[in-house]
Amino acid sequence: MSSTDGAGEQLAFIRETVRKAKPRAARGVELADRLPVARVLVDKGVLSLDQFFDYAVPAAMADEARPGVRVRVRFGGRVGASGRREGGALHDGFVVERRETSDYAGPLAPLARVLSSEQVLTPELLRLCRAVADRYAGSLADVLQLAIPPRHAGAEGEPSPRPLPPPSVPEPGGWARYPHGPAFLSSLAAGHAPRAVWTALPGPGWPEEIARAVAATLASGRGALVVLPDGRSVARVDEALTALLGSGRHAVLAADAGPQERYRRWLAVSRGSVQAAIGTRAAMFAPVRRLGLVVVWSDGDSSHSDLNAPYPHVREVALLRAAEEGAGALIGGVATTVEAAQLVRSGWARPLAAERETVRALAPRVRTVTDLDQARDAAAQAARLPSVAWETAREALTRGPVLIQVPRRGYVPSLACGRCRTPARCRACGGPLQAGGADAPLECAWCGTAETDWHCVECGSFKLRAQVVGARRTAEELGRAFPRVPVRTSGRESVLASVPDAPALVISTPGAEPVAEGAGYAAALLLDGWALLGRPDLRAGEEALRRWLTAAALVRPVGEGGAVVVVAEPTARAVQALVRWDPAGHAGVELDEREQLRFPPVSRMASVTGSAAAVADLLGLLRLPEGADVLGPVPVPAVGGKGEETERALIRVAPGQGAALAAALKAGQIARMALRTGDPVRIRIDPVDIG
DNA sequence: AGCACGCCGACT
DNA sequence: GTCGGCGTGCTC
Repeated sequence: MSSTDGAGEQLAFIRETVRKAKPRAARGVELADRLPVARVLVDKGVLSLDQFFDYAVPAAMADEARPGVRVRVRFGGRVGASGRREGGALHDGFVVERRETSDYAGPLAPLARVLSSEQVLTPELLRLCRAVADRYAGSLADVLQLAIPPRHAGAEGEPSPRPLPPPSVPEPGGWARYPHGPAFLSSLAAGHAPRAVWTALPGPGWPEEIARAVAATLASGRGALVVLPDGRSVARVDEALTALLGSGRHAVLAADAGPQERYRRWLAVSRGSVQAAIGTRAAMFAPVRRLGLVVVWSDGDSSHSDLNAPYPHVREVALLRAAEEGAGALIGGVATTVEAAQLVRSGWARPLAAERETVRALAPRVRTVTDLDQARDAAAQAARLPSVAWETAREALTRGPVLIQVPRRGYVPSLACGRCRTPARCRACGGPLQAGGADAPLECAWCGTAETDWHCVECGSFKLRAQVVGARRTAEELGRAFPRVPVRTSGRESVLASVPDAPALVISTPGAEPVAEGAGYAAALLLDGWALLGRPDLRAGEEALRRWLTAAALVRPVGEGGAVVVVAEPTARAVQALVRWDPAGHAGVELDEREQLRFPPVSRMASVTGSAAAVADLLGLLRLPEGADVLGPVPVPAVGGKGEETERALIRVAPGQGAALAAALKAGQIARMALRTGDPVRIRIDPVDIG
């Protein structure tokens, strides 16, 4: 050991001792005399080192720089030749903690500014965001960006209203239709944290039931959070809550309010001025005080998956919150997801479902037909409807509106063999063929190769058919088939909230079905079911059933003449589950199958996507937990559409090792970034499009 | 990510 | 001898 090293160590030791005794800031700043160190989360996204930095608290900010406030700090500057700190760009950050000392051996830069004295990052919110970041192999800064809306100074200036006293315990209302419903409510009202998977009865009662669960929770002096998949369902629960509790006890956190109004409402929740929050997926992080219940409606809806890194899912965040904050949980909808079924099977939640006979009385009558059963009637043929569907619609139109669900919007369909329905694929690359235009040859949607001589690879037929006919064309054709009936359409571009209780054809894509005022639809036709079921996706059956049940739940009960016709293969499991109206049973069987195949949610999966070299590089770096499987990598169509060769590998671990998998992926990602080798890799926990 | 420090080639 | 290549590592 050289003498220089010894001296260096000694110097470091002395500096350390000085540090612990009293933190020292860059020259010329007078420090706060109590807790002069602020631990700060610097909001610099791709600063992949997901860690806190210590700053000195100037005396002038001693009171304001409380934990949870937004601050501005200099970051990344250099110590120049003069020994003075210079440069360093200003960044936003949050004070996470005030401390007496710092672990950092070096002069601390002072906080540049306290932006606001609002303590937006509460300890519970920080813990939640940390847990979400860990679960999804993401950074805390990314999650905070999803969790805390942008600041609007104007909103902070106004005081939030005084909180109203807790409401009285609500009557069970519609919950009386469920054997354990009243007990669930009274458990909430008594301050407990019951956890339930809810199989909601068909019909319009669910918003009010959610409102009663919220009211029961508020009655216990705690707060509640409800997350719904879209603005229309938020509006319905808002209405039900207002009817039950008046206004002033809940805030609606939906995207349609402007940013300032959104922040104002968020602050009202954060300050404890209102006890309940409802909204779409961003509301999953709402900082409700003393959370007693978290509700997720229709957890199978794909809009519960966040679109921003690290792509948290509302249901998973809700489960984390229930666990961390000791809250009850109500997860469910008209359909049941495999994940929800697993919560029941594992004993984490209890089923909240009605008796069979209640279900049978409230559900419509469901019949299946195959579309080989074509109608004789000329008008029915023009509408491409099987005769049973045609007859059902014709009869029901004398009594009220008829809902017609078509699986995808758009006019130009993809193509399949007219005889056996094998999808028409490009001979060059396997991509889907599409009609190039009026009288133009077929061409590939991926590579553009023209196909002039198509025949089916399975059966040799030369006949093509439109695999999916969109809402608009269906509307035109049905309009001709039922000449004197009004036709309305509801789809992605223009979604109707409701239709009047009068004869009309209502053509809708899944998820956009209007509610029929009054008793509900007289009938629903669910068309092109084979196209929904034929998707090469692990969730095809579950997803088809969820869409059908959601539409069919808007139809009158069988006793009031409600009828549903689904055009699909009658032996398919999802079709039979619809006929029996047994979503929980279907989810249970799907879960058995996933168990055997070790597919999610019976395992935890992650996908790793990028160039072949980058994926191989990351896979080589990973220190995966014991027993992890790596599936692939295999080529996948490039995301950007350009020719870059993209590959994807799936990594699968046992359910208990999800945290270890996420940690390994994050470590690997950070290592690659530090080495700066090659191009980026996208990591996704719980990838959606597997299978 | 920026941005500075550092250790090797062509120019005055 | 010096200017500058961008490879590597740190940022409180």
